[in-house]
Amino acid sequence: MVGVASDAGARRTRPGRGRADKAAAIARAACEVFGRDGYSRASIDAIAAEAGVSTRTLYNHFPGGKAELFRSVMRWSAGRVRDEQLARLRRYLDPHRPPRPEDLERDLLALARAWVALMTDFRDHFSLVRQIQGEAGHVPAEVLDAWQEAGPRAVAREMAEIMAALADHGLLDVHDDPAQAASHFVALTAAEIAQRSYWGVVPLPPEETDRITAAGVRAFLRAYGAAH
Amino acid sequence: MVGVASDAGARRTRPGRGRADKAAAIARAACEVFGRDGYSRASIDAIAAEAGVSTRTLYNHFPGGKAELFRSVMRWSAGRVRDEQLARLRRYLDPHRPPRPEDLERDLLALARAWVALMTDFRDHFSLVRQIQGEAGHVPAEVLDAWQEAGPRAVAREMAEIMAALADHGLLDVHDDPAQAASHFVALTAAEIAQRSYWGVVPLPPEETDRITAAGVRAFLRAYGAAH
DNA sequence: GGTAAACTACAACGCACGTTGTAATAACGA
DNA sequence: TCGTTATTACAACGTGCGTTGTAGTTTACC
Repeated sequence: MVGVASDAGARRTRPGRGRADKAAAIARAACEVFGRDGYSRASIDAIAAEAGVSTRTLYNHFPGGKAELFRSVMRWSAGRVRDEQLARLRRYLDPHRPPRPEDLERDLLALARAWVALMTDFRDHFSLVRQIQGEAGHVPAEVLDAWQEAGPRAVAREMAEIMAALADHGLLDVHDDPAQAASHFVALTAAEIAQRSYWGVVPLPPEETDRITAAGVRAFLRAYGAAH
Repeated sequence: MVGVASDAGARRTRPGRGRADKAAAIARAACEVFGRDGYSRASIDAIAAEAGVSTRTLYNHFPGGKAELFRSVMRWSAGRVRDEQLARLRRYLDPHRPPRPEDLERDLLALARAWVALMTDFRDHFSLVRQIQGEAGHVPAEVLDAWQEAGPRAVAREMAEIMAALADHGLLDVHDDPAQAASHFVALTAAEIAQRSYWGVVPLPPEETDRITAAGVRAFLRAYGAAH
């Protein structure tokens, strides 16, 4: 169970010559290796090899060593995915242009599908999230809080605003708690998939994710659809 | 392979003299240390010290070493908590004696509260679950599947049966999918708490968990309450 | 009290890994 | 072309840890 199968010659394309290129390559590689193996099992050598740099260069770019590298990668990955999450949110549910009532379910379903697709599109990130949850007791509380604030909470706030907007337009009844409605939307559409697929590591059959997502959206609309 | 006696005779001071006592003490200690530190960071010395035995005794009881110990503890802890989960399920929603309609929300709320209380009552187990999710890529697939089958899936099946029974008695409308209804019940009442509290590691204020749980039950009843 | 099993302390081996220093080499700007 | 900087290969150190062997001690039981 302990074996790490990634062979060492796995340097893909050479990072460019600039400093920034190396730093980005290291961050991407660290995200992948930390996500796959976890903090303790991930070795600096494996990360450097995956990034195509020497271990010495890695230490030159991240003088704090392994611990600081992990924290940097947490911030880097959280920001990247948060931006993409916010983009998808606004693409499918623009708070300034609410859908027609007969299109609400269609748009919510599209959003839910785009949401669960994130787990495969950013597999490395969500693997890292999984590892962060296991590592929570060993990460300083303020680092953990900063990560939540820069990632999950920012997304939750935006989604709550959209729920409130939909309620203002009479499309939903959020029962005076748009944040709770947003949380329930994510729980109904993504929680089961995340749990059963280990956050995208063991992908479910597409028809299964479609079924679960659609059932989640229908349940959400029964719970939060506007009374008529 | 050495099994772990499933008796619950927990000696609180020192492990007793019998073989079974030692094995149980080691399993309990391993559950705690693996859950706190994760597989890689957890050391055999720390587990042995926590159990109050020598490392040599640990290896005598678990000849497979660290990897086999982890797998044994997965099975042991999953079975223990599954039994408690099933007990609470039946205590609050006996499928043979459905509640009166006016008591349904009260009973569902009591069940939901008992459900989230599991996370603090069995903190070590759920910490271990968190670590298993991070370790999923390094645990043989059949071990992972056996664990799911002995724990989460067994509970999900039982809850689905209860949902079906409530539907048969006209208390719920499960929309032809009692398993999905059960999954949604858990998602609505426990998912947000599990995520925000890191599976019980960083406990939320009690009033916050109460609020979330109650809102989840109300949303569930709006989505799955019998039409009237 | 005696015997067998269980248990403990202790040492030792080997390996993997984080980290640092150093000297040589390649890239880039003036 | 020269000098500066980034990068590399390589060695080395220390440490922590999984695992095993051994010899002595305790416990259980007849």
